[in-house]
Amino acid sequence: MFKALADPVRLRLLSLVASHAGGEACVCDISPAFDLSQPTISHHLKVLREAGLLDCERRGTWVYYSVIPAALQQLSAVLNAAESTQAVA
Amino acid sequence: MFKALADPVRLRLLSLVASHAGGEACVCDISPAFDLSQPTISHHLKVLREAGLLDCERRGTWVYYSVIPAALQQLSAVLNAAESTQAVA
DNA sequence: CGGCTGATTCGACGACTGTCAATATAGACG
DNA sequence: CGTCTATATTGACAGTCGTCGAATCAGCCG
Repeated sequence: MFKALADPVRLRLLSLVASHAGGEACVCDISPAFDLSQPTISHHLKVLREAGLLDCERRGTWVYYSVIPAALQQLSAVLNAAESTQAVA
Repeated sequence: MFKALADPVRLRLLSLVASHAGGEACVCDISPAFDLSQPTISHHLKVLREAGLLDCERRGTWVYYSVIPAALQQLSAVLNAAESTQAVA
């Protein structure tokens, strides 16, 4: 998961999907925000999906992506664990 | 920062330092936990340090590393922000 | 059915990254 | 000062990753 968030494009992609109205966004909606070819965006979305951070659903011609809240919670939990572990110092 | 955490070795390194007694650990303490050469460990520690996740202090011959809690909090905050943004859905 | 739009997959290429061996630096100690 | 231990830096090399153009797939509509 951290690896999936390692790329700035993917981090922004996740943020865009998360902040999009309805909690979901189709590729054509977020693609224009980047100076990248559409296949590249699709590739990054696939990485995020395979990391378990995004979910996708086909609706007609468009594909809508949405974030998986549990994944974010899991990451946050790991960080908090590391933080509290050494807080005893 | 996410990029620094993207490598499994570095994530484990951070975890080891965080969980070490006193909140700090010297290289010789955590090196044996990996099947990697000493320069490689040193390299990863440098990456974590330059990402602002670790702090280091020389004490005699040894160098002690410790985590920077604020960095972990910052990461956690980003994740929580992304999570709550789309929770309105 | 045939063409059209939106999205994914494939193949290739340059750039970056993790790893190591060899070397260098910092401090302790005789 | 010389040596020894602990750590960092350098240079090189293989493997991975991000990017693109081209081709392919999926569903709509005339």
